[in-house]
Amino acid sequence: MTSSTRRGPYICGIDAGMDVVSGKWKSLILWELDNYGTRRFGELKRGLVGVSEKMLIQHLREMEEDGLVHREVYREVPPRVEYSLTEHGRSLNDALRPLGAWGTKRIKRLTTEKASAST
Amino acid sequence: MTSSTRRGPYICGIDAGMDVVSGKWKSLILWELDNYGTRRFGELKRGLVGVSEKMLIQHLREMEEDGLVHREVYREVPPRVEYSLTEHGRSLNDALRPLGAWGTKRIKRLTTEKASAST
DNA sequence: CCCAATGCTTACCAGAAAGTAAGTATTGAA
DNA sequence: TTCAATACTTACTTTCTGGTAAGCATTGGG
Repeated sequence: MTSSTRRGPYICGIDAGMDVVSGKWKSLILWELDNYGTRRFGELKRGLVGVSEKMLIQHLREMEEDGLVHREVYREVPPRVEYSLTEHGRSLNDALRPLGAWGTKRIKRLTTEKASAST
Repeated sequence: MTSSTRRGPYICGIDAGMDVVSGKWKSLILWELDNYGTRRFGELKRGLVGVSEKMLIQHLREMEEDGLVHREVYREVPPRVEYSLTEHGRSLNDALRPLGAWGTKRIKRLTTEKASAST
């Protein structure tokens, strides 16, 4: 059994939204796939600096199960597997954009505070 | 020392945004405070069914430290403490709205699938 | 015959997050 | 003198998450 996460019952929309994005690398995978359109496993691995193969595949599988990611296997040797976002994945990425913008502002704020604190 | 969470360095805005919201009850606290404007500790506890006092206060403290929540103490007996959102907290809540809407759609989708699966 | 290349899979472990339950402080009222 | 009411604290335990490192399968090339 791979799926361990909950997928409901949810008490509200944010709860449900947060559930599919919670996982250390998920939002980054989302961003990477949205940005490049299609990425091979190895490309994702190299793109997400620090991710382990175990977590990468685990997150990809969960996101596939959640209908966010499409997995295309090419029967070649060595094997080739390409990942891309589904329509749901793309819309989720859109929904995360305001949070990303908020976070960017927060980073700026923190930087400013740190700068003025060390004066 | 209460603060254990990371607060950076962040690799992007979503990363920073997710950081302040990650915590089982944080988005719900945000929603509750935004909805009521001001809530006492006990009111929050009763509003968030299932939360323990330990987690509630821990989350509130972290959110206060992150500048999302304002804590007002009234020196009465028995004590009264009121929590409310700061400007940053309110803007974060706004930023989370699209994710909440996405989640609501997802819940509907899941419900529909489940319904048609059991036919 | 062995290795490279790729995409996994598995077992094991450490640290973090969250749950449980009991205790603290204050003071007015019974 | 004891209790109720409120907002926490604290110690301990359990559960979850993610990291490490090694192994597996396929097949063309040296």
